[in-house]
Amino acid sequence: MKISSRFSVAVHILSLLAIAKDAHCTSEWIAQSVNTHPVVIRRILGMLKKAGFVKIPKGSGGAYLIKDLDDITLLDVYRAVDAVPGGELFQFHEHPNPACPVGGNIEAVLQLILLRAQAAMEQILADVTMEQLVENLNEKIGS
Amino acid sequence: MKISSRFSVAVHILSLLAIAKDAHCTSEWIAQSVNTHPVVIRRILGMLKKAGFVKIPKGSGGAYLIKDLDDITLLDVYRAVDAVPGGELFQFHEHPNPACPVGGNIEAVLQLILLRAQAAMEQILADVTMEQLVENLNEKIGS
DNA sequence: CTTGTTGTAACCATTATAGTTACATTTTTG
DNA sequence: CAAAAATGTAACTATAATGGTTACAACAAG
Repeated sequence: MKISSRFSVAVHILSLLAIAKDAHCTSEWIAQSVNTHPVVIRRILGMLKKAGFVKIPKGSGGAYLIKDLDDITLLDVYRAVDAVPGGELFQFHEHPNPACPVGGNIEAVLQLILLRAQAAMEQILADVTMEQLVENLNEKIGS
Repeated sequence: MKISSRFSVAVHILSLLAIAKDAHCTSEWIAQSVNTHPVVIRRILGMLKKAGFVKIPKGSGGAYLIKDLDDITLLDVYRAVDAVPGGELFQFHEHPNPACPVGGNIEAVLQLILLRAQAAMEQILADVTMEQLVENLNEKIGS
């Protein structure tokens, strides 16, 4: 299975908040850019709020950034929206037969490698900040 | 979402076939080691057959390897069982609003990075052969 | 012919996702 | 104060993928 689109939507939202700094960014307004339902946006915004990236006035609405984009890596966003439930990318078949030499040991041996693979993927995300991404985005928009 | 356990089961199966070289490895027998239903095994074995890793006599049964384990990387297995449907690890939210500067450009900018993250993960899998894994497994079993 | 096995189709339960409706709560403003 | 505009959240739906299961036709070998 694929990694939830919550992640790409969250990046979209944060980029919007950064670029439309002065707009009144309601869930309704954001939803139009993402092209989805406002409640979907509110759910994800809620996670970004819990992570301390944004603030959302309750009655008046309009989310805004409260953390420097340089201090938010893509991995932080990935984690904030729980892009992979539980954090482990690879699903194991649980309870192989412990009486079998292979069944009893394969999990430990394979796990070593899969965690390394996961770490390699996450490292790429950790190496890119939202600041850099928004910079790229601005270049692309400008051209 | 997580990557299908088909992958770890497939690795388990290939390891079994390698280590129990002389056994009559029926889906029933393999299923006992994996601790699942024989049909699940047959489904995955079918994919490994299609990939050219194993052969399966039809009436008499008992799968066996027909490819050198040194020539099968974990990535090959990963691909053989379609561990991530379609091959793209990250799910995008489709059809962002093209009229919005952010909505119209975020996908291209983000995609660059996510494909790099996916490639980094797959590279780790590509760097480990089933031969190496079975070696590790044998050490672990021996100790 | 009988037995054991594969290959497949069909169905089910479970889980996660994304979208949607509904509504209580809160803030602002007239 | 009352109306308007938001949020936060619960509940429900539809869809998809997964893993397990049953059933059965096809096939090989003793």
